[in-house]
Amino acid sequence: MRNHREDVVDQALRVLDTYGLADLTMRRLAKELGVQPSALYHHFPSKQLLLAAVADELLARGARPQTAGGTWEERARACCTQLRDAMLAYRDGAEVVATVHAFGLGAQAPERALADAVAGSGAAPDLVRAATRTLLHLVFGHTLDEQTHLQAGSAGAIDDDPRDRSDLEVGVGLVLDGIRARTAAHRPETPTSRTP
Amino acid sequence: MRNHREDVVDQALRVLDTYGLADLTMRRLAKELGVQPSALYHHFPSKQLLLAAVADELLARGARPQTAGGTWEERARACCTQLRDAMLAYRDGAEVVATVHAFGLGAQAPERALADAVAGSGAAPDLVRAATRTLLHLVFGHTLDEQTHLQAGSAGAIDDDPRDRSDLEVGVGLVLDGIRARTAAHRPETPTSRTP
DNA sequence: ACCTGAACACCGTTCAAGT
DNA sequence: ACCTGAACACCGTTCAAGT
Repeated sequence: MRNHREDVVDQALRVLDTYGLADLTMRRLAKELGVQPSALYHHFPSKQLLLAAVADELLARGARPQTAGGTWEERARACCTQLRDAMLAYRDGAEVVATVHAFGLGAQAPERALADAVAGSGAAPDLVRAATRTLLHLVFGHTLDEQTHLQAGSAGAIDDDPRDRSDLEVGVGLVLDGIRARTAAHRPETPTSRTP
Repeated sequence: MRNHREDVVDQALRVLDTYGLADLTMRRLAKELGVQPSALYHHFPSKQLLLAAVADELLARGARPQTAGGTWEERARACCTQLRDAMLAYRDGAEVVATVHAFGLGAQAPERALADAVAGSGAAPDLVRAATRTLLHLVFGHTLDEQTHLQAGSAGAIDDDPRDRSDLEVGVGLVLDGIRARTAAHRPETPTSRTP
């Protein structure tokens, strides 16, 4: 049974969603593909890089056509919501994306989309960069929390208070307010950027 | 050689800082303690919970005496900086803390300290809670990035732009601005809080 | 190009038994 | 209270060889 790179990623996503990240092992994935574990190394040089491809595919599947209209705040919010929804759509999705991100791999596309939206504020490039990373961390962190508690809740034991989407929305709102306040203070009317 | 719980955590921190999180295994730690791997299960029911104790100890060691003075913003900033510094003080420190946090364990103390500082803004309890989590995610995420790139840089290959502390400071500033803007809009003079 | 078979050097965890 | 010894059921990765 000859597999292509895409088949491997596709099956990995299926294993992830069905059995969770802990069971997404090279050996398990190979078995599910009807192949020897060593065969996977023909497609990916390491599990780490396979996981990066899985994370990218997971995010790509959650991507909806860019809404070009609206204010920059609305577009930034839409990016964050879409990112969150994409991660929540798969079991342990947030953990996979966060892990890959921690390795310094993948997830370039969402960052670019978010950066574009934030750039619409007219803030200076340095502020755009810092704000984009802030929003990204916020979405990752909150969604990780939310998914952990969702899954822990469905598994059984939790006495902690639950996490819901409003926490993320409030957090994003705070950052957007912050950006607006800063850009308003520095250049009240000019829509183009300037480096100090 | 009879060990206590604290000896185990202490040695785990040493192994972590010397060899990294990937080499902090139960077997490796046991060997370093001159003990069989199974002996560790007398002190901790699982590696997960051992790691939680390691994360807590790591953060506790980085804790400096609370600076009571200053504005709430200064205290919040101090909390974030201290948290970052504590994680950066140990190899893979941010990854350990983030991993433990993702399991829904540990790191209660820093969250409380931060929540206290944010509460000083006079914001409503719901906003304080959301803002505290936002700041926490921000510090975790940024420090993870920073440490990954620091260590990748010292290891060799990186063509990416480096992460420095200013990104975190800007991010925290944005959130604090957002809090101030919101509380100012809702109650310009009153220092006490109110639930809607 | 894609895969097999076999091996290497590891994991976390359990459990009866020892002192 | 703290630990040993032995086992169970796994890991990721490499590499010569096959089609």
